[in-house]
Amino acid sequence: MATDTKERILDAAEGLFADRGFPGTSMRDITQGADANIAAVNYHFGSKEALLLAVLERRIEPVNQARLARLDELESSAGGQPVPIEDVVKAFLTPVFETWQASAGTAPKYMKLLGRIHAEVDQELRTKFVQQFGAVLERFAKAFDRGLPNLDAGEVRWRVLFLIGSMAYTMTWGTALLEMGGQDRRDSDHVFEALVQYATAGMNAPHAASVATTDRETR
Amino acid sequence: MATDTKERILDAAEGLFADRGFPGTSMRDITQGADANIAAVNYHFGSKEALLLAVLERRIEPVNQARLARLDELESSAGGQPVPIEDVVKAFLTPVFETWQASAGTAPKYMKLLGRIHAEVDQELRTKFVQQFGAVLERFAKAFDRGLPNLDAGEVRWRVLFLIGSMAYTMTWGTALLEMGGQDRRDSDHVFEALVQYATAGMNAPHAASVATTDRETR
DNA sequence: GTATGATTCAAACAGGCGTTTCAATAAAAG
DNA sequence: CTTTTATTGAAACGCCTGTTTGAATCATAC
Repeated sequence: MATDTKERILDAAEGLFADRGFPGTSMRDITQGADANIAAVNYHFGSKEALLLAVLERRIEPVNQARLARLDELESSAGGQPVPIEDVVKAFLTPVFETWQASAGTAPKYMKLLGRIHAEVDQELRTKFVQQFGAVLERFAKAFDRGLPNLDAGEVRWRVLFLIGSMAYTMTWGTALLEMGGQDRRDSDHVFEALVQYATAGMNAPHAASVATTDRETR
Repeated sequence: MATDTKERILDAAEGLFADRGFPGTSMRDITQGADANIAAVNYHFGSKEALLLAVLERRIEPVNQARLARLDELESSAGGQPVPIEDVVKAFLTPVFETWQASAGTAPKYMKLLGRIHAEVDQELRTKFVQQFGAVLERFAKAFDRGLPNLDAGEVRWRVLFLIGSMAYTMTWGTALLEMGGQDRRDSDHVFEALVQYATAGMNAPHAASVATTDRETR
């Protein structure tokens, strides 16, 4: 029951940060939601900002390591050959969706939060997040590079940006769309397949430069 | 010089909301950045929240109307035939990127803000935003439906979600990536082409159901 | 000119913020 | 049991929040 308070605070903060954002959530909201005293956050974590980092680290690290592990396995079993684009896309997306589905309770909240972090958070805080994420990004960008020899590195990195955008946006709003459950919303397994399909096709798209500049003077 | 204050407040608020988010920006930040008195916002707009709505409406409305106008033109000149997917994608994305490029000064800030709005903002405020946006979404979803007869409506709407995600994420972080200007970042024209290329391929991807469920038991 | 309305200004409002303090309690160690 | 350490509790800290007030200033109309 002792350090249990820490966990309760992390859970409450995760949900509240996801719903209202970081500046929009107060310490009193958090401690009240966790059945803890107002001073508990500063005692256990040091500050509100340190609490956010703790909330993120609890979940991000496993996801990123699972991503890298999957990519490692793909590359070693490919034996020097480029890994198929769809497999790289899946290696990147699967760990996130597994987390989404794993726990029916708090995980969706975390997904919303993760999506939020991509768009919110002030610069220096985001920098810490990017540093952790940056290494993963580079590994995947290089794997895409190898499988897309027609594209230069800059183009590939923009496409990775688009992929992350689709993923983050789906995390943030896909939960809401699934919950309002229109008859054709499908389950999260279907969303995963749809996103993989979409992103793989996008990654494999022909080079823009060969199509561009001619039909754009309409601007 | 009179209502000039209103414009200065809108400009300052646009930039600050984009950089720090809505709850993260204070009235004193805004009025100080606009060389106005603290009471000016409440005098001219009524409240902080009403100011945010005014900031959004100033820009969103023209963009959405440009989108619909382009789609109208495409559909009427297609004479009953489905509009090509790439053209629909361009009709959706072009107005946004034109705004991005139009004014070198404040427009990028607005792009960041627009991206932010997609991820941030509490529920009831976002509802107002979605109501304006919802009609545009439905028009475009139907245009995609006609051009993608192999896909059912649910699948298409998920893909539209992915498209919006890429766009919003690019708005939020593309500016920063372009500004840090690595040698292979290219200009915003190139980003537009790359995104069109990526999204068109994603939209045209084969139906997920035909590929799925067999190679997913790895979960 | 005076009078009327719109705008700006400095100051204060009540209330919420993150954090700190220090005594009270619980848990663990000797 | 006594002593030490970890955790909780209630209260207060100073600061910042969005908003309101009422007088001062400006522009315009008569």
